[in-house]
Amino acid sequence: MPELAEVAFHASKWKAAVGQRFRLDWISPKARCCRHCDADTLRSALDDSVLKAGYTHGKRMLFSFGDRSYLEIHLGMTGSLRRENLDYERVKHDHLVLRGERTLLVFQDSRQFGKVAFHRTEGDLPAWWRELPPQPHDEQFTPERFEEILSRSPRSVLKAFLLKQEYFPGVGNWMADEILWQARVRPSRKVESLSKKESDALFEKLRFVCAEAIRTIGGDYSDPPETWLFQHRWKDGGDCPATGKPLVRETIGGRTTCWSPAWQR
DNA sequence: AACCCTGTTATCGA
DNA sequence: TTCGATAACAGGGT
Repeated sequence: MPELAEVAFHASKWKAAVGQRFRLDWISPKARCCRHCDADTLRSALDDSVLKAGYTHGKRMLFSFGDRSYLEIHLGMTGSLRRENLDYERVKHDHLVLRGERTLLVFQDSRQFGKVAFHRTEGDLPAWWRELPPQPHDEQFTPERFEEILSRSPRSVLKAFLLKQEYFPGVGNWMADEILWQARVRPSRKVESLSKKESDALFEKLRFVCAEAIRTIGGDYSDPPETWLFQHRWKDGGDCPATGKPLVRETIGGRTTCWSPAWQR
């Protein structure tokens, strides 16, 4: 279930093991999600090196080991990170297991749309990681940057626009719907059709939804407020928490989209 | 059995 | 060039 905040939550599971030494316990040789990660390379690179830190950026995670070793993880649609006791026995869809001094770190992903990749780098962090665009909740994500992004995709449909990771790293299907619903704008609208008032609302709700989701889901996986669309969107025959009227589900921008016709203009 | 899915990428065509 | 639609990936849930 990984978007921005879920990713932060999963990363925190592994971050709790910072300081321990790790070695490779298991990596699935045939799993698609591990095809960018050579087992021998990873094994010799880790070799009881200390987990130094964990980082997240949008839907990506990066864990640094020892001197210059980095493990990049993307959870795809169904990935998860867990800690397990040392006597844990691997189950189906566990594709990566790292053995530490007091815990195991496990990456599981049934659909295998996720990604595990190993990087060895000079300097503090890989250059590509440092050059990632600002996240919506970063300070550098200014109103000016938002305006600039808007002007670059004038004919894009808003739903598809918000899902562009190069602009809004970490925003996924439910967050995009939530942002549009809170800003009271229809998902099928074009970027260029937004009034100043609407684009201001969109910016504000983008920042608010990201920050609040990180606080709740990203913290202890607690639910966002009842007043959000989030709680109602997948229920069959769900009602809009603002108007009490039925929500609609349709495919917009290639993804199932939930919205409230009586609420969004 | 048919159809759905909180993600990404390649390809085709308007 | 930009964007949208579609399929593919691989498995589980309804």
